[in-house]
Amino acid sequence: MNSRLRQDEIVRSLRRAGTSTVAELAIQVGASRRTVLRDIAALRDEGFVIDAEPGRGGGLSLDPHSVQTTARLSVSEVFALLISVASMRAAGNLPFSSLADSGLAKIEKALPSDKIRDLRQFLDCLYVGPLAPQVDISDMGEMDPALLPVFEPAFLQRLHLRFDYRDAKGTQSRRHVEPQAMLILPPLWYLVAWDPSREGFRHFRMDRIGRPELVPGSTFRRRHVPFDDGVRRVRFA
Amino acid sequence: MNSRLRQDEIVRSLRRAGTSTVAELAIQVGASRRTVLRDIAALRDEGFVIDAEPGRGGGLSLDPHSVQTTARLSVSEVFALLISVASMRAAGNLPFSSLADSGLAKIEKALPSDKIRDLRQFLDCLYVGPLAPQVDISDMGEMDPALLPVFEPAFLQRLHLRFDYRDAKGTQSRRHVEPQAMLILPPLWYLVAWDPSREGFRHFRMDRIGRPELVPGSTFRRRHVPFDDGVRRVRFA
DNA sequence: CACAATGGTGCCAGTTTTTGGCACCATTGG
DNA sequence: CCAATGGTGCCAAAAACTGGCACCATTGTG
Repeated sequence: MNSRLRQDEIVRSLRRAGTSTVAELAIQVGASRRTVLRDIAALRDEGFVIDAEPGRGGGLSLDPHSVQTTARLSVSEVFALLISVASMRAAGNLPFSSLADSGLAKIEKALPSDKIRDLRQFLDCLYVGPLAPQVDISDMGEMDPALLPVFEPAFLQRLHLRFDYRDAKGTQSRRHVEPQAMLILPPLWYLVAWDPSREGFRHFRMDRIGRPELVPGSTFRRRHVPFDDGVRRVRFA
Repeated sequence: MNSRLRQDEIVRSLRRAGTSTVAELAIQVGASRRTVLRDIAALRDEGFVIDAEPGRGGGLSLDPHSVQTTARLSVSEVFALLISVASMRAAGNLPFSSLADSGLAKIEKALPSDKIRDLRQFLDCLYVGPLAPQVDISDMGEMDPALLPVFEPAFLQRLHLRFDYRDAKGTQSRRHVEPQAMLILPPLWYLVAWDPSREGFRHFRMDRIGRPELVPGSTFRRRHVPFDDGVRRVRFA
């Protein structure tokens, strides 16, 4: 078995099992304990976050947000991605555009050095004009990329969410809501959520949300989200 | 020397030299003829298109557009890229968005299957509103992704370009120009070029350009491109 | 045609890298 | 103290890679 394939297998096993011991992994991938430990070290080098509890009852566990994926892209595809992200950025300071940038930076770094030079030289000839955002972005704050790991499980497992919110007038409050949808009206993002205490839907600007936390064990049902502001909206596909 | 590094070196050599023999490559990368042949076979397996002319005066040549790159991306980065591309698409039918999609499809395919399910489920909660394009796109044609391989060398080597052009009134003409810049005013792209016969700059909508061809051996100098329409423009970085 | 230059394949021995086993250490819970 | 766990260093065995060689097919040139 190729060492690369074995490492992928280890990642899959850890994701499935949640937590596992080195000895178990060794049996599953058909390699020795020593080799699995070497592979774990290699995966950590590549950015996978693998926690280890020593001692009786311990084991390994993988942070699912550190899972990485490899893909082989043609130069044209890289170029197209660069254009998309740059054009988005021209619309303003968008949430997650810095994350997209870091992804692209990794992709670029993997290109042969002379191809990067070509690409850069080509990009020098490009000028991107602005997209017109639907809203005034003069008071737009930066959205924290760290919100993503909190919001994703909220949507996937339908968990209640608590967070601080600062409204347009600047008043602070602590909210407790059922997240139902995300509405992206570039460059602004809104959390569309049902507020049980107010028995109604509320929109929250993502950049005004602070200190979000999941409320464990508090599932709710999906509701039909009303959009009543007349804006044409594209379902994300 | 690592076999991966050696293969990269071979790709670089082939890109530099245009065409080369196995014996030459062997000397350049400091390996034997046999090993270079093995590496060539490996590169072909990975999707690199390497033509071989047997016989006296023959040699190897690499199709530069088959150059691919692998990058390891975190799931969050993939997510951010998906958002960027989808938001762009919400602005209309953009040139190259299909290329970006195909790149993303590859990336998604490389994700562990359960992670894809998560991601898809999360995306189901997202609604993307439209960006407002600066121009009327009612008569917008599709831009041919195959144009890219022609335009890239035109900019990199500063070669004259010939193409058919259909102007706003529908009149066809064959143009011969010096490409100076690309202006992206989403969702439209313009080629900004110096027209020697008219001694002036002209803007060409990319989706109205047909049958472009390079004029070999016809270099020109870069000119200062005037932008006189008062639109804020972002230099691509 | 003969020949030289080129890509390509099969084989095998030498070299390098990877792997597995072992001993051992640190930590943790019983 | 003991058993179970992650982690490291070392070394020999196993596997993979490499280089040399013989050889084949194709192509252009004398």
